[in-house]
Amino acid sequence: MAGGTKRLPRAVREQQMLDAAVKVFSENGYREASMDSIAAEAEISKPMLYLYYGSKDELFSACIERESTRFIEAMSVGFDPSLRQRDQARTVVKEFLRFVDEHRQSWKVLYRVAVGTQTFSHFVSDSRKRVTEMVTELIRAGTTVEGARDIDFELTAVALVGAGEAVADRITEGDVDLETATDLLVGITWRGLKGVGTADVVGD
Amino acid sequence: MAGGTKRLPRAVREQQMLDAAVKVFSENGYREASMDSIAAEAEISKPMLYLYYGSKDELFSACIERESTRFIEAMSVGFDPSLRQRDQARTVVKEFLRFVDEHRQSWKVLYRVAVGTQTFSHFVSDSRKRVTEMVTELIRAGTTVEGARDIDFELTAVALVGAGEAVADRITEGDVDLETATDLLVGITWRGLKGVGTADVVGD
Amino acid sequence: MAGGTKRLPRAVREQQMLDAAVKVFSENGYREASMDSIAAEAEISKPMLYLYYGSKDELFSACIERESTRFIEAMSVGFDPSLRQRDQARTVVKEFLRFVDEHRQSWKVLYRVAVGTQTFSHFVSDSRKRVTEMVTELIRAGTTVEGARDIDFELTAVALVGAGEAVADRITEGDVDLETATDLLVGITWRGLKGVGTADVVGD
Amino acid sequence: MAGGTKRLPRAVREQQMLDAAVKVFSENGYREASMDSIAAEAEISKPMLYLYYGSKDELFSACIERESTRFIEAMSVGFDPSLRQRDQARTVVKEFLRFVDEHRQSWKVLYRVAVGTQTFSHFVSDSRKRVTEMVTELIRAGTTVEGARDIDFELTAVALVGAGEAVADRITEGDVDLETATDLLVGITWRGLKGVGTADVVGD
DNA sequence: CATGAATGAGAATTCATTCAT
DNA sequence: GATGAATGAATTCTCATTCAT
Repeated sequence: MAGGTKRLPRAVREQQMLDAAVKVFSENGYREASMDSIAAEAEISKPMLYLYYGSKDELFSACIERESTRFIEAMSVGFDPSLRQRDQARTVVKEFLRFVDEHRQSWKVLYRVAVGTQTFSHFVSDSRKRVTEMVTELIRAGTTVEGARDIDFELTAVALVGAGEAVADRITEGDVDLETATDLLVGITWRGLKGVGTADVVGD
Repeated sequence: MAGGTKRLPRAVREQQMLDAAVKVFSENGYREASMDSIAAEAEISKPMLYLYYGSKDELFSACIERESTRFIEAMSVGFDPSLRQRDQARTVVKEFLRFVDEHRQSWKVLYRVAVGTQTFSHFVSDSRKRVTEMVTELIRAGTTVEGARDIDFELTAVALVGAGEAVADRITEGDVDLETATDLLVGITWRGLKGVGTADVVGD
Repeated sequence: MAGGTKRLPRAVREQQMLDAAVKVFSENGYREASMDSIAAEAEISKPMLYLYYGSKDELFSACIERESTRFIEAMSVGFDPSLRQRDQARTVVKEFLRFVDEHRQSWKVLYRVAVGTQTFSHFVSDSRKRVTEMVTELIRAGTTVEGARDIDFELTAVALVGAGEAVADRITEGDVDLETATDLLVGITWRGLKGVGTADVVGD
Repeated sequence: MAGGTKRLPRAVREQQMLDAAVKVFSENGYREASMDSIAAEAEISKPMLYLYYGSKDELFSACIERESTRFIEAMSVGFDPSLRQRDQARTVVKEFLRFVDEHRQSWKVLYRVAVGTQTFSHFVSDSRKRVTEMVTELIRAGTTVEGARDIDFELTAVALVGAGEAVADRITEGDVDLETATDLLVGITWRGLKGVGTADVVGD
């Protein structure tokens, strides 16, 4: 029972494999990660990998699915309709950064590995598009400025999402205080909200 | 018989090959791009690639070098010390976005492909770090807010750079007006400048 | 469909591969032997070769190791300290020639192929040096002639070893009686012993 | 006229190329020597090599031919029918070793490189066979021992030739006095003559 | 259920050899 | 006559994938 070929229930095995796969994929990239190394990391045989997941593509797909589900679930914690808009934004941003901080591999495999593949990049861009749309609506709702066009809202959202991803990357790299990063991102976002459509009027 | 097997002077062939390589690398990623397909794209034989560039690594390296030189040169056009700080920022951002718009492959190969490799990612991160440092200094210089810490400046810069990259990506994807995107980015940057260190005090 | 794609235990396959490799290497030389042809000879696929031996170099290395072990073991049969010096010499020479006769490929791969490589020639020269040193000592011990210098002993040994190798080659080529060849070699050796240092005095 | 593309008479060019080829072949072996490196060594272009020699095989062939001619010519210096048999043997052996000493590349390319090829090894074995036959006749002529069979003479010659080659190798490797080596080889040869057919009767 | 054994297909790289100028 | 430019044909090596046990 200690170190042999344990016979584990399917669900446990599956997670074990995905854990290994996410680790190896996130550290090496899709192409560089070999099924051999994943099997080794999971301490099972390659045929098991194929039995459970069919192919490298499908295994990667399963990784993406699990990680993005986790991601979304983590985010949903932040949604509290009773909060004022700004507090809600802050909570979401904080949950986002906390997730990245606590699940660096998830972040990497989703936003830095999948994004670089031909087959799965659409997954990330889709998800990114959804987030951007949400942010777009947030901005639109929080802005009263006249003369703002759709594209202004959308691009602002794109920029803010990009800012968030960059800060997220910075968090995976070293010791950045979550609170500080959150304040910063929310600050920019908030100020971003106010400026839409007036970019070159506001200012000095 | 089809495309013309001419004898071209070395310099010309070199550019031809790099053109093909940048195209294929930018569309497929480093690993996914085969020397075969690059040779086919350049309408030459594989040995030529090796004769001129030695290895896939070196070919990719040459791509990166050429594209980043082009990039830097394009940027330098924007520097005009006689301009006010804000106008200068606007010019640089505009040149940046113009470059991305006109050289989508350069942008992709540098910021979306090289970044995903083990061997060349440092190239991008180094370059990104330099830009971020510049932006950090810019922000520091343009801010009078009390109580801002180093990390505040740095993270703000990181966020702004991230925003810029996201907008750049958006530009490669579809028809976004450069002027609009520039205004937006400059607007956020400018407002960003003012908010450092006061993130959660400023506001409604 | 033709030769039987059986699943063999590792140890068996290893020998099968080495058999094929030794055959192909000994017949074609190191560079001329392709992994393809070795795989074909072994009736397995190329990846097996790499799975078991990692690289062409290592495969060749394994050949050398196995064959030289066999060689040394065969030689050690001949050592019988209870025999008089000359009888011992005779036994060793006989075992040597018998080995060459019965393992022509071993002889070729060791002394005619490995010797021609940049990477493995040292292996043969080292082994040859050891044998030569042994013979040198043998000669020194068996000689009472005055005035012999170290270089005389050493060169004599070199010559005798060379004679042995030449006779060995002759044996691999055609039907030479082992007994005859042994007598001859021992005869020369024995007379060699007596002549050291007196080369141009002895004689007619 | 100092460093450019001199237009040299054919004969000079040919020698220049062969010099380079012999050097590169002798240092690297047949397969390891590339036409590129030979052309570089000869300071001419590859097409010239092909113009003059047609193919790598033919170039190597030309090397062998030139070197073996030189070898034979050097040997023939030693033949002086007016000398006593033994003095003649001594002269030949000396010339042989002197040649090897002064033309190490010739020796290597002939006896250590060509011998390792499939295509040219026969050249060496043929030449070796001729020398061996000569030595066989020498021995036969110089021996009065009863009961010696053809195979005894032949094998003795084979052994002596092998001894000679081994000593030659030793000479290419380091500082061995030619006189010493000659004495030694002649000594063994001479004593070899006396022992033919009586190998196991002679002795202690 | 589990896996050691095996491979087809393709990728990078090298080299002898040949044109077009 | 001489060469820079170019390539066809191998060769080594890797990897996702699949059976036989």
